Amino acid sequence: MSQSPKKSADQTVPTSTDVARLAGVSRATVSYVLNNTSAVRISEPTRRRVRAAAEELGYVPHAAARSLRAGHTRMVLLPTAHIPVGPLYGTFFNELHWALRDLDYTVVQYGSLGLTGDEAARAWAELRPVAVVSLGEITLNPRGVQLLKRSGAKAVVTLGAQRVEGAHSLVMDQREVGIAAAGHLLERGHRRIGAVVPEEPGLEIFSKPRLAGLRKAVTGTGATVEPLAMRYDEESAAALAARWRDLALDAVFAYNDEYAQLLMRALQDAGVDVPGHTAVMGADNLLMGKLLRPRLSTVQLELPPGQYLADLIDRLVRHPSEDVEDSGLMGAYAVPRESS
Amino acid sequence: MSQSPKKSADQTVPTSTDVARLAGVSRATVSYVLNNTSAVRISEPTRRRVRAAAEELGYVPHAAARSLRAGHTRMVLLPTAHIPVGPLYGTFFNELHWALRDLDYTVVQYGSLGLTGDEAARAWAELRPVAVVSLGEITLNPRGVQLLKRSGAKAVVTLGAQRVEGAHSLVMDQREVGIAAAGHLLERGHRRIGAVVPEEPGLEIFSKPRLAGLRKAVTGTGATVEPLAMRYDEESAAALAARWRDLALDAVFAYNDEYAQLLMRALQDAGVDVPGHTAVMGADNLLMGKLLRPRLSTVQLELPPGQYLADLIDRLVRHPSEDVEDSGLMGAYAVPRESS
DNA sequence: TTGAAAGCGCTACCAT
DNA sequence: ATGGTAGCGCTTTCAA
Repeated sequence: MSQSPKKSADQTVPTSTDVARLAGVSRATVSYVLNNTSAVRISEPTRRRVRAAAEELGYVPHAAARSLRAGHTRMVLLPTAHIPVGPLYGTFFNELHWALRDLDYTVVQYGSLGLTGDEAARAWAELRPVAVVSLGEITLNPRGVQLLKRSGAKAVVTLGAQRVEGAHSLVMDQREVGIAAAGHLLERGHRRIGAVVPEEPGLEIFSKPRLAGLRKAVTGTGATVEPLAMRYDEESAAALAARWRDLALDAVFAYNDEYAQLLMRALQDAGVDVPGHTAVMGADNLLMGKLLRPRLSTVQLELPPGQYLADLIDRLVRHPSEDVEDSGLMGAYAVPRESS
Repeated sequence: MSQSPKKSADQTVPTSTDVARLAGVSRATVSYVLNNTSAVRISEPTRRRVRAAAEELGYVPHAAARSLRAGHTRMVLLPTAHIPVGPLYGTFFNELHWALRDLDYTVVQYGSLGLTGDEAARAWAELRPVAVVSLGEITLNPRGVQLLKRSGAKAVVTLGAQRVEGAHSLVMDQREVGIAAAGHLLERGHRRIGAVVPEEPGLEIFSKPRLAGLRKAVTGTGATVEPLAMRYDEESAAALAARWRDLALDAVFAYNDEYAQLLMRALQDAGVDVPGHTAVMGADNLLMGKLLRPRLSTVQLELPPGQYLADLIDRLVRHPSEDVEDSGLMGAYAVPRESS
């Protein structure tokens, strides 16, 4: 063990009372000094004494006590169930973090693995966040939104496939991905389109709307869409590739670039020519796609800048009654390369 | 705007006092009922009345008030600066989450983007977490550890390359990765080994020790290690590949599988035979590596099970004085495939 | 310029 | 079986 137990005798956490005592002032003065309260003038020597005392004791204010007194927090809660993967969401997340921090909010990610919508909403409400940004992994229902608002959340924003009653919903409709993919494949003359649907749990919220978009774009064109269950492993891909000729497809939208790479390799190993026999299309436009041979056609997604969302949240927090328009915010367009 | 402003007239958050009033009991009784306090017997009819009142008001207890009263929290803080990428860390994270939740801890990820070690430690301490698990992205120094412990953190655990004084350090020495890679490459007879060092910020904490491990393993063998700066984009990889013959290397450890894929493609496009002219080795054993041609040799990392860490934290929380051995916990071994 | 004190919401001790 | 109440740490009004 690397800790030396010699100093840890004073196991008591220093409070502003301790600082006040050491500095020889009242708790009020301590609060004034450490918060730079401008409405009150404190002499410079006193300020120094207080700061020195705080420093010496290693005083850190108690956030819970502070927000209890204040009646509200500056916490923006970002519930996460699955860690979002990929540079797209990563970048968006980071941008949002920075922007919110600039606006003086405390950003907290709260793991909500395996909670139902109601349990999750309750757990979040206990923390009394001033805003909640749900990325659509968790099913936040109208009742949950109501609960959060009643618990003091000024802004409840959902980013996801569907609008949620009561919340401010930024609709990032993953169907756009399917629509963009279908548009491209149809344009290239493909008619029997397969659609990979990952079997891994947690991906339905992406895969289902992507498939739905594909179907929607295809209606009335005479083309067909065939869902193809597949896991993200070689065996599953090989099994799918083995029955490829029976499927009689001339194109496949592989859910995303990673599944596309996996399937394309399996198809090639099974002697299926890409794109001669079957076109393959991914999504997310990972760098990887350009490195494959043939180069992978994909769908590029565009998320709103994190700054935009941060500003929206800030506006909602300050003027909760304000009418802010919901809007469809995710763009998706095909990036044709060699595989289709 | 999708919210109807009709019901939001009562903007007041219900407290246990409101529940008590509605149920016609005291706040104490409300507390007893809602917390199932076993030390006190409450009649069944009363319980029902209280629960009904809580339900009707949409009462949610105030976590801050509760922990203020209790004098401690059950919060485990996981600071995050960069979102950890890759399935390895993702799985580890999820496991840890589940295990801690099972032990009745509240897991909170706290974004600490761009904070210095001292600022970060202070910000964390304000939340009075009972435990802090730093994944080594942030430089937590001994002073910070001290601050956290003084603020009531029973367990401060760091997972990273180096031990931190005062904290319980699980050393996950990334040098092992370099050592494993070098071992394999030397065994195959390579002598002039390149080492890709990503130029992207935030990766130094991995890349530096990996390089150091490579160097360490090579000392005394007569082989040499040549650092090669590279960004994760095609231009940078192509530029590196263009001067490949001048470098006169017979092997390269490419930091990880993704950089390896990128570089290998660039080398092939530049007419460099892999592995004939130059062996390429990645790390992290992504599925992708098996799909490349030649199949990518890599280094497999092994992290401790999340359950292990959760149990460790729980033990430290309950018996802070307990002597728990620090231990090197990351395993790394070469997975030879065709590219080397 | 500084201090005394109320009170945020909650739980747990002590009465009744 | 239930209620009264002190007090966790903090900020802020009001008084001095």
